[in-house]
Amino acid sequence: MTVSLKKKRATIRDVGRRALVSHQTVSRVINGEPSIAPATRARVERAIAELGFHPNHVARSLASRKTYTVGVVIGDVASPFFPDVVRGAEDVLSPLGYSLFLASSRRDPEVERRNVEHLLERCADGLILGTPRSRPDELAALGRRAGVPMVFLNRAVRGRHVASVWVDWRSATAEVVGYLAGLGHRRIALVVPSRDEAPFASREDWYAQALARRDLAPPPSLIVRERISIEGGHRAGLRLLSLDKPPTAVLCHNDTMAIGILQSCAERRVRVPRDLSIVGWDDVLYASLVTPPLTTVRVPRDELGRAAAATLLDLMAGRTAGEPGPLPLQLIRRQSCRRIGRSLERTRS
Amino acid sequence: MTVSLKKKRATIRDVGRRALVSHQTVSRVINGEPSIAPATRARVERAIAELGFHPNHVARSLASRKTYTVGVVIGDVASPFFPDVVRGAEDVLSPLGYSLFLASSRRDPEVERRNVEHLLERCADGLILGTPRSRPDELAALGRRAGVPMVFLNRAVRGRHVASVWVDWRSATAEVVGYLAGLGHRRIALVVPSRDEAPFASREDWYAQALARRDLAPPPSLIVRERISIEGGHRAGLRLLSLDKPPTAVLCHNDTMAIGILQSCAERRVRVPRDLSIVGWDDVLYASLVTPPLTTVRVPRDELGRAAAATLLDLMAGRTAGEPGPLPLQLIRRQSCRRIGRSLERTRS
DNA sequence: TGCTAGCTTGTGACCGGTCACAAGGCCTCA
DNA sequence: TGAGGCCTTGTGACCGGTCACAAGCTAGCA
Repeated sequence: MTVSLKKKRATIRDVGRRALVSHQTVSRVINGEPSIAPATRARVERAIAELGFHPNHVARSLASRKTYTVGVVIGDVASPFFPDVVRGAEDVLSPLGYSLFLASSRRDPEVERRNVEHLLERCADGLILGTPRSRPDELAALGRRAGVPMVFLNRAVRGRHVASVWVDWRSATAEVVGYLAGLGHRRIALVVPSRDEAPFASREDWYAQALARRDLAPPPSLIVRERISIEGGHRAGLRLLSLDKPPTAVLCHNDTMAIGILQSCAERRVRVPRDLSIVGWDDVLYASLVTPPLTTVRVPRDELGRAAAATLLDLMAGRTAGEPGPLPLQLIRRQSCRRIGRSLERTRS
Repeated sequence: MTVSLKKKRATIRDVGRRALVSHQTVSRVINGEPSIAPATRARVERAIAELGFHPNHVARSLASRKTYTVGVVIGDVASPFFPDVVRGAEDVLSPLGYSLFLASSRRDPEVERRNVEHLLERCADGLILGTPRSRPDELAALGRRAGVPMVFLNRAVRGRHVASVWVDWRSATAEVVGYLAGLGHRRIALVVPSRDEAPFASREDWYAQALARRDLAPPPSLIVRERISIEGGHRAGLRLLSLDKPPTAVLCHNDTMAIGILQSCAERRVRVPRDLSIVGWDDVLYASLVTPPLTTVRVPRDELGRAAAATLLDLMAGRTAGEPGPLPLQLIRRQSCRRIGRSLERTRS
């Protein structure tokens, strides 16, 4: 059984008729324009209440060419990372009347591109793009053609109507390496996403630079690429632990992978942090919940979302965005790292 | 410096002019209507490509009175629960061309209501409401007035154009109680949200019923109300552990609170599961990551989102929704529960 | 008294699609 | 030869707001 259910709602003309004014006057009242006689305003407001009138946002958008909508494209709604970013963005945007269109790309560049086009067709006023897999400049071109500004998360792009918001990956990487070196570690491994998952990551460079500065240039075997997942981390861990000279410390792309490594250690009876120090990245909720609690780098995700929103707001207002500097990260020392022990030091020979 | 950036995009009339056809023919082509001469279609498609034309979704929405938009109101985007539900819903909806408007209510009934009204003004075709704090029938009334169907998550509402999707809380509660009783537990506590956070919860009744069926009617002191958070769980745990006759098992509203209890146990040197068995709820990611891994009840969140979306689709199509039965839950036995020990049994006297 | 200014309100086009309907061309069949 | 039908295309109103501009009214001032 199908039932038609679209009732027609009252329009400004209906309200106008009832209040004996023109539709334009009604429009003025709902937009809070000052130049309305108090008596008129009262009449209109009564009519609005009586009819249960609510302005039609779609019509308004069409006429005013402004939708008060921001599109957000992220890899996965249900990751432990993005929702916080979205929340931050929403905190800034929603009090200003903006709504968020959410699209997740399942980490697929093709889907990502379609999502962007889709959001553009829907006339989003601006887009926030969470670390896309596609080439950022390609997406930026789409936005530019449509005249819609975009803000990228942790991606290098520039140009008119495009900006990006950064997290200070470089300094934090240096800090972590310094921290581990200070604990006596010499063989510090790096676990990063496989190329197709993070085609533009420069984390590796910074890691290499930081190590080079201390004459700790890493053998290639200490850099492992894996999928971004617990299982990926697990595989990476097994690989590292099977090395002739296993590392004494690992720096992970993120906490999720770090937890995979933790699991591989448990399997192989490698004690953390006694036999292996592990540093995660992001400081997601569960980083502090596992055993041992993960030493990690806190990424201010809410803040990242807020910064992205603020930057986008600038761009949308036609201001050339004062791109904020990279957001500072913070090394959170918990219990997955430790000064290197004698026995381990020996194997370094 | 402000730069105007709104370029005007090509419209169907522009395309029509270029292809020497009327705008209506262009409209037919972009909608894939069959009754178009191949030659005409080709001409139009070429014009579309040359002009880089993309249809304006807003205009289309206004004219067709259909926005292909579903509003989703949830308590918190960044909770470990809702994002999975959203993903499930998106999986169903997005291939059909729907976009999701996301609004989080910060668990505030007032915000919730405003969000709903806002989404209604934006002419969402339907709404999915994540376990609202406000009275569901009040929200339902808003939807009904606007002629927009709604699906509630885990809330009892009914009526035309309103449905809800359930998770089989009752059976699962009975199962958990049975499981714990089977392990010899007699003093089984319940930790639930404070009234203002979950004003309609009937979990408590089912718990009481399940216990009553086994002559294990709980003393009131074993039912603790607290905020839904790790800290809330922590407080609840401390309170339970300070009792003259502390429980030997606890059933928690969700994993988050269970983890708080776990922490309170660590503080008080109460060993889990030896001294206290704990059952969580939801089976969020970190439930399996803590020590000991939490025995919990798996709530199929993706599935819940998909079911909500499917039901909403029915409603939007004007079909009276075949409300799916409650989704089955699954008790996941990990390591936070254990057969009651002698010493504990004795204190039961 | 007449002119200008300011305040308030109204008129009709417009945003970019869809919808209902009409109409031209061609074929079939009586 | 003409009526009817199918296929294809065009016309103009319409969705419900906003925008630019005009116009009525009252007050102020020379």
